[in-house]
Amino acid sequence: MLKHGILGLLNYTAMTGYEIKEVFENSLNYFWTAQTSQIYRELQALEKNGWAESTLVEQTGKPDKKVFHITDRGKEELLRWLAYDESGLAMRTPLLMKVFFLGERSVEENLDFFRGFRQMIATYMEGLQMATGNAEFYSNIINAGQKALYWDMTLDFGKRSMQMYLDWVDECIKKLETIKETDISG
Amino acid sequence: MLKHGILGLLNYTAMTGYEIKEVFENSLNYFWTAQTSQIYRELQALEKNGWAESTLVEQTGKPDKKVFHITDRGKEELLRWLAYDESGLAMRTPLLMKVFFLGERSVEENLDFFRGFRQMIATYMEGLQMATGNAEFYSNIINAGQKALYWDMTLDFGKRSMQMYLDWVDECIKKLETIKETDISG
DNA sequence: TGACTATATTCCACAAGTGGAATATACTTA
DNA sequence: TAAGTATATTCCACTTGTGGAATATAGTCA
Repeated sequence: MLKHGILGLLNYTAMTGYEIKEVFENSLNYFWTAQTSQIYRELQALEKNGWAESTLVEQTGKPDKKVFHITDRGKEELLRWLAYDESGLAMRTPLLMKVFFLGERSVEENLDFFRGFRQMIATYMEGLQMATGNAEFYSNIINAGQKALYWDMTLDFGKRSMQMYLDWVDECIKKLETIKETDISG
Repeated sequence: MLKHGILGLLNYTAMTGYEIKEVFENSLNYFWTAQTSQIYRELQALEKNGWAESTLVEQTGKPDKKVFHITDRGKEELLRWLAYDESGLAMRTPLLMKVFFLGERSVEENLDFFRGFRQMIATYMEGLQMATGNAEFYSNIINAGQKALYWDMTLDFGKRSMQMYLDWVDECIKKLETIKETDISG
């Protein structure tokens, strides 16, 4: 998955591992995270597969850098990957795994859990606002064409997601507060 | 993550790997998937950590089975895991990784992509209906107590998720159809 | 009787991702 | 001049998950 994400980025323009890491952090990062080591490893794999090639560029004042560019075979692979969906809805939501078992703890403790989570969503939403800004910025640099449309779709998804999370958490908190009151009066 | 999910199930009642696999398939499966081999491997790890123990039970007409039960140390670990959230919102949405790069393909092709995806959501929603039935069923068997409340929360999350997906996909399709029309007239 | 299904577990090669350390250059700032 | 920051890459041990094969028993259905 990450391999193809990187391939997609290289298809926009040639980049170093370091730059890819940065682009990740302010665009794809809110639906996919990646460690630096993982990015460099995937770049090696890309080269091994013949999907990308690198050229060493000497720099003054900075360490040498390896600029990766996509090959024709890489472009083919990118299109093949885009063509059909193998992953489907297979989502992993670590949060829900925890919620499923919260019955083992007190209502008070779980209220804290959800309140802390609510705060996290708020922080996340700020990041999304930034990503929106970045998308507009990039679409002016790269010859964006249709790209901007699809970038917007992912951002729209992010916003709807966060709103849904927020509504859900508020409902959970409401339910727990109701129970707490009943416990005191009963 | 899976390790603790299994631990949580064992905390309800002693189970075999086979049973865990089944419970997974009709309750946790819509926010976490797991291969059979993975479940058995995690059970071994649980035993190695001293969080669970197994007893071999002979059966007539069926192969012997290994029944796993949680230990005191396992219960401690479960509560520790529930106590603080290390995962946060770190979500991975393979679908979005693809959407982000759809600009490389034609609007027609992408319309197919989204329409196929829309169909998948519908199928998924049926599964959720079943999970709702299962939750009610289990809450009558196990002494459910507070548990049912949190199970409901995860189901509610699933429903809200699916509705959000559906709204989003419809919006995406609408956008693409608008572009298609513009292309023909222009 | 043969095929299929359900029960029940194990093993293996592999891919993917985590987390952190290590190395190196050069600019900035106190 | 020492410390901190930004640039840039590599390596390693480890965990997690995939996908599929292999093994074994017994009931059902045609």
